[in-house]
Amino acid sequence: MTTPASDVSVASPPASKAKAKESVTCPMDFILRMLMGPWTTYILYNLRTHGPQRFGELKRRVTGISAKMLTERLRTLEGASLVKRDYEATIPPKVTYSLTQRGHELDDVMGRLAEIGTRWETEDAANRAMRAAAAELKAAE
Amino acid sequence: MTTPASDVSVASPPASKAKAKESVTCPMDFILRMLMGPWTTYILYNLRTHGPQRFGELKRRVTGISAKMLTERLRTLEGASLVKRDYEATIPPKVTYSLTQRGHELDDVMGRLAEIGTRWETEDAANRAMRAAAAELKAAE
DNA sequence: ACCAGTAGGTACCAATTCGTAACTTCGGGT
DNA sequence: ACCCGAAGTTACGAATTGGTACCTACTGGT
Repeated sequence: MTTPASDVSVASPPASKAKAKESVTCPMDFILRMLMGPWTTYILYNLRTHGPQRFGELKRRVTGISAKMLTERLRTLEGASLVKRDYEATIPPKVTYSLTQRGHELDDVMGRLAEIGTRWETEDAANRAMRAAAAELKAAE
Repeated sequence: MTTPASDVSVASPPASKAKAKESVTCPMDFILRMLMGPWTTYILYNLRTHGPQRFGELKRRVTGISAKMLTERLRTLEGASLVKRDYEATIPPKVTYSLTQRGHELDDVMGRLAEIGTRWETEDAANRAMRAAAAELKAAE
């Protein structure tokens, strides 16, 4: 902990903001800073479920991402050793991205998050249905 | 899945960007959109480890956050039912924030992420030390 | 001859974000 | 009398972000 009187620090304050002068050093800081990036989890999830893929393939799957973003995200993930980049200098160059072993260590957490997310979603849907029904009863009285 | 030809979707593309027109509906989408917010995990972690706290207390602990950000983040977390806000209209008003049951469901994942983060950190440190030693050997030859 | 696709890099531009500063209300300390 | 703190809200402004368009080099299809 570099800042005084702070014993918690999980994500990062400026969150990829260039400043982050005294970047509080906490276990979750780095990892969340990584997963937090826009599109990041899409990409990781995709690489996990569809296996190693080429740039264009990935771009087609992660609907809506721009080449710039995808490149930038992949470079970041590569720098974090979560993704491996294989470059083949064939004439139309062929670049394949895959999860590294470290990248696969997140499978577990990702799955768990997905499970929680799904549960909440169904719970919320049930609650909404409940409230809608209640409102209808009230309106019909 | 609202967008065609997309079977993956985890975080959100514009990531809290107001657009998000066709917000791809995926289990992790909502949850990560939440945790991804700047400071968010700091706050959750803090509320978990230090229990219910008042606004000022929280602000003092989450070093560097501005009142505006803290307010905004807490409102968002409240909206997501992860945090409960207790307002007492005493003369200096007293507002206490605490994790809801739903908020506590993340404890597990947070702990796991922290564990992975810590492991990676030590691994990286070990690797750096290794490389430094190797470089020194080479320089001394 | 011309366009598409591969895997990007670069410049520009709009929008969003986040911090700072000022304001609120009320009571208590000096 | 004056300022501070509680817990914000609001306005303003500066910086970052991320999309679009255009560029690369090379080849295969029509």
